[in-house]
Amino acid sequence: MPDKELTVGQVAERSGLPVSTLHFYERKGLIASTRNAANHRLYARSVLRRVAVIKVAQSAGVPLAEIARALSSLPRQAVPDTKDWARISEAWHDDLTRRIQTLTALRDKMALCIGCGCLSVKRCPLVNPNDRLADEGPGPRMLQ
Amino acid sequence: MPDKELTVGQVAERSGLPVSTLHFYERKGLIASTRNAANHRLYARSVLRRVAVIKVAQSAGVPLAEIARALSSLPRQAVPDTKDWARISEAWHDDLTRRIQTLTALRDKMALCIGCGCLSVKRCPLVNPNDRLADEGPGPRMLQ
DNA sequence: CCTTGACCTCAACCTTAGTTGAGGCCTTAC
DNA sequence: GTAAGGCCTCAACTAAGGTTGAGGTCAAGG
Repeated sequence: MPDKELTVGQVAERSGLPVSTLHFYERKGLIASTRNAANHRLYARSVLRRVAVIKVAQSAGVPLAEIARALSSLPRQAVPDTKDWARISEAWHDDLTRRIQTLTALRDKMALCIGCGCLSVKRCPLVNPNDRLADEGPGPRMLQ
Repeated sequence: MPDKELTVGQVAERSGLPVSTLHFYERKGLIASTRNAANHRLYARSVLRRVAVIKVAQSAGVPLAEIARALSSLPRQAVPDTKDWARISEAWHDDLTRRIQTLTALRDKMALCIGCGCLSVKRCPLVNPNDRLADEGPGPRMLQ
């Protein structure tokens, strides 16, 4: 019976998430359920993919609020198709690319700057990226 | 007067951090001060480099507890030298390299898996690297 | 004298991402 | 007929990284 809905325990087992987290995600609007006669949650099987996407996005550092926003753009009734997922994926991919670039630049400058002890010197590219404060006296200026 | 100690307000202005954050860092053991007759904090000028390193490490994703641990390995009395900073920098550099690798792999798989709609709990390498659950439900298959 | 500004402490509050526990309701098994 | 297991709600708690506010001290300026 491939169309059968899943209980919260089954989704927990399948997804590897605790039941408490599924409840939490539901409160946050990331997933949705219907209820049976006993007021127990019932999930469409498609919730498994949704949860998978949530986990992937989270491990990529996307905050739950943004994941919720992206997921809310999916069709509420029909099963989302390739194009729906691709649209979401692209945004996160670009975001991830930017963060990777930032971290890479940071890493390379860190080796240069903390490692050599120059951090806090006027000319340090990490501490004073634009060299714009050079004549405002000694001392470090903040990153960013 | 290059040896003069700094007040918390001066450190705040120089570092761009609010006074409340400097107090917080002191409670967490990341920085230290002496007190004057009026019980006001006095910081050695070297606190500016320390704060700069904290900011850099934080922007690299190092948690405060680990920053505190690393900083506590610095000489308590003397001004830290190049070798002291290099030792700390290397550990964070390696950590950063690992996280960049993880994020890059994630990004590339994400393009493949969410984007094409294949994110299947059963088969997707992102979601289920060990292929340990059977899922007979309908849905797109991996293209690869 | 009195106000202003910079500083002090301590406690409470905030956000994100959950976890834990108390107290209850159904359904199934012995 | 009662115990166990799975589910329910709601409130409180956790951890990190701070922020905010109340109430108080101290030195300088008008």
